Amino acid sequence: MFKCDGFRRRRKAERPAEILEAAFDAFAARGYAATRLEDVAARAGVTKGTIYLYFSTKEKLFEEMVRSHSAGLLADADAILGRIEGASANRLRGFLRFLYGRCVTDRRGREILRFMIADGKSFPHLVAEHYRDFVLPLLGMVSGLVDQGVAAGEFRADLPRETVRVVIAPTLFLSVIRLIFGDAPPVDEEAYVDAHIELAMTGLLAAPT
Amino acid sequence: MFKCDGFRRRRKAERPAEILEAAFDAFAARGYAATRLEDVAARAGVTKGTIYLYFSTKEKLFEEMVRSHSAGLLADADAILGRIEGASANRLRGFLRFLYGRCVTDRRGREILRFMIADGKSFPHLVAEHYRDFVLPLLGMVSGLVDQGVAAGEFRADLPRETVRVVIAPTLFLSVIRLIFGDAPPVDEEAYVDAHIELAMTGLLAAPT
Amino acid sequence: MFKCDGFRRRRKAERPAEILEAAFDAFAARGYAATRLEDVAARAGVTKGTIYLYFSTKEKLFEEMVRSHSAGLLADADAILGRIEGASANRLRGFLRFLYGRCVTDRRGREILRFMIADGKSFPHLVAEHYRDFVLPLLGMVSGLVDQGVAAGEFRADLPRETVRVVIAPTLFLSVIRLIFGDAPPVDEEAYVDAHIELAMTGLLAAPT
Amino acid sequence: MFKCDGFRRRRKAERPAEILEAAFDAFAARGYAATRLEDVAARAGVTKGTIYLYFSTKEKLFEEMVRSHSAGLLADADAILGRIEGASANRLRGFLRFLYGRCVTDRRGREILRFMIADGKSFPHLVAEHYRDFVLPLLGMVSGLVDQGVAAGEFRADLPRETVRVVIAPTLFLSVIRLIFGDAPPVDEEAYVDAHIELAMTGLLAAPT
DNA sequence: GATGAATGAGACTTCATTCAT
DNA sequence: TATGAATGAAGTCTCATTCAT
Repeated sequence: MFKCDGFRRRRKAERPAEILEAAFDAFAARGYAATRLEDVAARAGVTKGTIYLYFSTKEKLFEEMVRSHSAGLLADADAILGRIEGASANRLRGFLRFLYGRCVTDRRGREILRFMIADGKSFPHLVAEHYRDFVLPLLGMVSGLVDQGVAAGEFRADLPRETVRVVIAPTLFLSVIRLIFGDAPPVDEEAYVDAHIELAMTGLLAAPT
Repeated sequence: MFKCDGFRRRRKAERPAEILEAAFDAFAARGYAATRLEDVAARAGVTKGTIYLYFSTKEKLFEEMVRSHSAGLLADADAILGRIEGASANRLRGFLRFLYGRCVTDRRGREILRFMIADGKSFPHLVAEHYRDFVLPLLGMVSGLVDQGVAAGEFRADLPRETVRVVIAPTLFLSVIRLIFGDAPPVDEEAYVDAHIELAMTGLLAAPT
Repeated sequence: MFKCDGFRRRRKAERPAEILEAAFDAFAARGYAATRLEDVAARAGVTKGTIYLYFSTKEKLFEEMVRSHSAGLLADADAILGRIEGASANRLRGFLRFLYGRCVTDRRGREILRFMIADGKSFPHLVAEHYRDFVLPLLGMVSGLVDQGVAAGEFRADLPRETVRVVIAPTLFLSVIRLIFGDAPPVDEEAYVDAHIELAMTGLLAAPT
Repeated sequence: MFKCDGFRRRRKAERPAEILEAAFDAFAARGYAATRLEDVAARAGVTKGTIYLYFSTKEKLFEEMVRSHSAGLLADADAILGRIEGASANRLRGFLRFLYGRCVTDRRGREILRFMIADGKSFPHLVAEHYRDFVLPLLGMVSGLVDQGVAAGEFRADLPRETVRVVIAPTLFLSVIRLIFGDAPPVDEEAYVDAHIELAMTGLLAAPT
């Protein structure tokens, strides 16, 4: 009920973040419409009223939550890209594995995808944002990698348009599988990732002459 | 308001189907939780009470709707499989195109996927059913095609496990894209399908020796 | 579905009575407000619509039912009165036992009492009727018996006013007990009836001088 | 609409009691099934939603209401018993008058009886509770009084079993009369009570030798 | 006469939002 | 800042009543 001052001050500053975290869990668990603000409040350890001190409506809370959790998704992709060295094939391999970690294994990435699919129609602005700030840049990076490989003669020169999307598509498949089946998916994930990378590479690489 | 002769009899027999159809549209549009039975009723051209003559609860209506719309999904896959002739590569190509038509272009297939992702947690039984009755059989068909190709020496013999899932993954990607972006997806779908099939084939085919 | 003509004709004539009987059971089981016309219909072996052929509303059905079931209650009381012979004390004894049979043991009498208590406020006319057609005549009969006994010197001459009501009160007590506890009441009914008659007689009889 | 200082605090503490009071009035007026929560809310001066802050369902509200109103019924019976002095006959007289006040004149006692009769079937647990916590103890008290009188030689030694129930039965009769006919019962209540006590005493007392 | 599909008002219940403290 | 009591609109579900067949 009453807490020492330092603690309290610290809490105050972190409240919004705590609420957003709780909102993520709550909305991920039941979906936007079925989630009660009271659920969020309980998870955050506050009361309903407190949420309204920081977020004007349930919609805004949801939007802010999605934004805050999307924010980091792309953060270190660039860094990773810089760190992975070697031939294009190798860099692409590394980047795909990074994607699996980011968007599949990491719950955050997955659930954001669920929000887009489940509630995107009610939040078109959010979808547009997500596409602009996350999907497009990501596609750009992979495109860069592939183009580089093509330029270097590593990859086939006659790759059809949209190949890039096809290359990353299997990562999304695994995300969806996890979204649907939870943490016990009916897929051998390691074997799947290996198969994906193997197949993609075989498909991309220029035939050894 | 005014009913002509025979109208009533026809209606009685077709009501459930009409309601299920309306339910599909309504639930697809707003998700399970956000859809009001009144929406469904209005779309079906009946009143709320009428729905309860055929479905005992909103949950049951949803379940029946998903079932009735899943039902046909697999029906002609088998037929198609029998109709496509030629080499394994060709048969697989044909089957993948069939999948695109069935699960991506056709709204039914897509929206079922949305229900699984958005509301599967609330209907675990439905998810299990869908996996058993739709996903597994489908995977089996593709597996058969691939195995046949391998046996015939058309496809590489050293294909990693889970390759089959990787091969069909891109179809699901396009489904998801449509689910999120509607009927104006930021993807050139024809090019995408071509790229997918091209890439998959290159990856699968045994290197010409 | 289709019945031989004679049967059908017979049924038609008896329908209203059958429905009233079903209504009695249904209303007695759950009370007026909680009983659905569908319950009544099911018990009567007809459909809801049929009820409306004979009774214009649920209220009217209830009223008719109460009336029809009250009707017989008093019928043979007079006859009984005429049949019981002997001294006034003996006649009163006999009449009280008759009352126990009529209003307590017989489900009809009991449930009518329940309707009066539970739903009388919604059917004041019914209450008035019941009082006029059943309670008052009954009280009159008992009064007659007691007066006769007093006149004959059998009963005390200084009986207070309202003694008659006190004398029959214990029969109603047993009715209520049955209404509340069903057919396994926490009372030894035979002993109770004996005690009642014994006590009443002791209280009424003139002290032997 | 506008709230003065401290108003709120007081309200919070008293709300449940206020609601229970309103519920008593509402349920007594129309019966459990026919009473709308809105009626209760209006009587309590709150809105429907507020009721659910304190009671999870209509059923629970009803049960709590019956319990809270049964609670006091037995409280001072014991005290009364201690206070009344004199011979057993006198003590019994006093106790019967107390019963009339408590269970007949006092609306609380009466309406609880109505709930038992009208809705007991839907709340069997409540009936059992009421019997255990109210009826049995009360019977015990009267039994004690009578036994005492017998032991003292005041009352007849050969009283039949169940006499006790017969002795208090007429109080219940008056309760029922009031339940059915409201506050203008077709009985001269004072005369009735006198007649009851007179008759009971005459029946119980040992013949003066 | 009998049916039962259909209606629609109204019940219970939930929950986003407000606001006095 | 934080609370949580209170609101009231809205949702699911029920059921008396109607009416075409």
